Amino acid sequence: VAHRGEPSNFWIGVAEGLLKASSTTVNGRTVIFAAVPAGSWIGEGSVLKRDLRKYELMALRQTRVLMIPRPTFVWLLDTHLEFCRFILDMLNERTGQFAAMLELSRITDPLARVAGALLVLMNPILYKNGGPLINISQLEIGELAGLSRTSTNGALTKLKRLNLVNTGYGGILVLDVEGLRSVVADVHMESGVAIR
DNA sequence: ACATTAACAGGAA
DNA sequence: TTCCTGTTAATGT
Repeated sequence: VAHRGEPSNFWIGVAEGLLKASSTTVNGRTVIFAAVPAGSWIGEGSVLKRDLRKYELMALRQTRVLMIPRPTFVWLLDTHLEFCRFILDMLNERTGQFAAMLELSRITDPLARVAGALLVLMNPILYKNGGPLINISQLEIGELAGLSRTSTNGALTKLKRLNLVNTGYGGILVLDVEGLRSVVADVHMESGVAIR
């Protein structure tokens, strides 16, 4: 949908489908920063700053995107208070998402990382698409959780044995959101983060 | 110890 | 034919 390094002339919205925002490190490792589900917008940061795109935007499946030209975006911002409010709420929501991701990155336990990555995918997607089925490969879950595919696969197998998820070709079915939360929480307790 | 890399086979799309 | 999953052996931290 968009490449890192391009000028950001459009604000991008997802009408249908799912996008990932990612970048590649000098070592060739891919890192996914955010999943952008239908109903969400992305890229306003670069548009606002007249900056180059900071990450790759890629569709994970059949996706329809809306591209709002920069002048229109700026005009809306300058003339409509409700639009400003919408943008404010959206940025606030994203801050929360990134805080959750940062928290996850401080946890080393792979089971908790994968559980947390699935939770990050759940809250936006669950409500928009009507189902807890996430169309994403295990490789990409690993890129979101910061783990290799081998470790991701191992963690998913454990989560499956705990009856928290079901796995299938090219997708994950989340069965127990609260269960995933407690997996993340338990690790906090063990490492002493929640105590003191 | 535990995670990653590399590789392979089997199956799905 | 290409992509995804599940698994293993070797390697690295």
